[in-house]
Amino acid sequence: MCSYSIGQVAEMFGLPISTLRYYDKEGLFPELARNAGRRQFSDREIEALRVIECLKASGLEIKDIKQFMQWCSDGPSTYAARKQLFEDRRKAVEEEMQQLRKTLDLLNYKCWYYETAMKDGTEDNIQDMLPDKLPADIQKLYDNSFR
Amino acid sequence: MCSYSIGQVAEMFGLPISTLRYYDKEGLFPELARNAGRRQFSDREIEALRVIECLKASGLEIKDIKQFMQWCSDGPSTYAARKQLFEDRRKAVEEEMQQLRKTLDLLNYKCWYYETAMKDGTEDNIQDMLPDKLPADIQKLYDNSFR
DNA sequence: GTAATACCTAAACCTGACTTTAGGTCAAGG
DNA sequence: CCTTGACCTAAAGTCAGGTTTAGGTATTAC
Repeated sequence: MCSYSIGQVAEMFGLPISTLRYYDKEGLFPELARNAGRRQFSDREIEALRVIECLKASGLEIKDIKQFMQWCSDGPSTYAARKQLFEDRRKAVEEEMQQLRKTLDLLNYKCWYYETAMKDGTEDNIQDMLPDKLPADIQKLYDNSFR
Repeated sequence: MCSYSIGQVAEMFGLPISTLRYYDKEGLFPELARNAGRRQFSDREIEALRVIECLKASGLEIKDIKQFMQWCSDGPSTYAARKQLFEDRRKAVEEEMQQLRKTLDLLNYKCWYYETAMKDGTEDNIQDMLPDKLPADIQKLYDNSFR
């Protein structure tokens, strides 16, 4: 079994040491060992950090990640709760990706818009254009960004 | 030309009135009109708000959205800067989506993990399993979440 | 006339997620 | 010995993006 100092872990994950201490203080490593006061990160905490980064990227708050880590310490009786958490996160991320696709459509429309404005030297032509006169693919981008 | 009260706009966008006032205070509506002290939102501000929500969703900060809105008031000389902004945002959103795909892979792996743990009544079987003994599609989810 | 609505401002407050500061321990190297 | 480096704590500070509060105006409904 190998163990890592806080500095090594910070290095591995590209995180400031202060962030790891903050996570620990917030209860994200409920079983973290110490040696003469120094934190000893084990493979358990390395995997925990991977999950922490994933849950954070999914939009979960620290206090809810703490709850999950507590469940992990509580044993098999919490499997169902943990599974539900990941399913909820999956749903949240799928919705976020759907939102980003709409965002991307409007961004692409605006890229086209300013490219055209630069060619024309003015945006007035586009502004005055009826929507159905736009190129079909461009029109689609703009419309998609509404729904 | 139609105009809307702050309450109507809040309704249209599902935003609190306080948020619209905050955006105004932060300079996001540089040409917003007033009537007897009341804000009069025009079609220009409605479209601005759509763009604000898009830029926010792309991860842009309020102060940078303010800069963009200022460019819009500054006329054709800022077309190139505005185009560059949208291209940068497009890149940022594409990277964010790539990140979310990795996040989703780990979430899916964890869903499978706990489903299996619940069937088995323990996670020990999975823990002890060498990675290459996992079902190929599951193994892939886990691996993808690293790269 | 007065009460309810819808609006207004400035300023204080809040939240989450960190980061910084100030002061201390401990082991190794010169 | 003493200094350097890596670690430690508690507490205060920071920052974005709002929200809430307190007090005021103007229009409409009864």
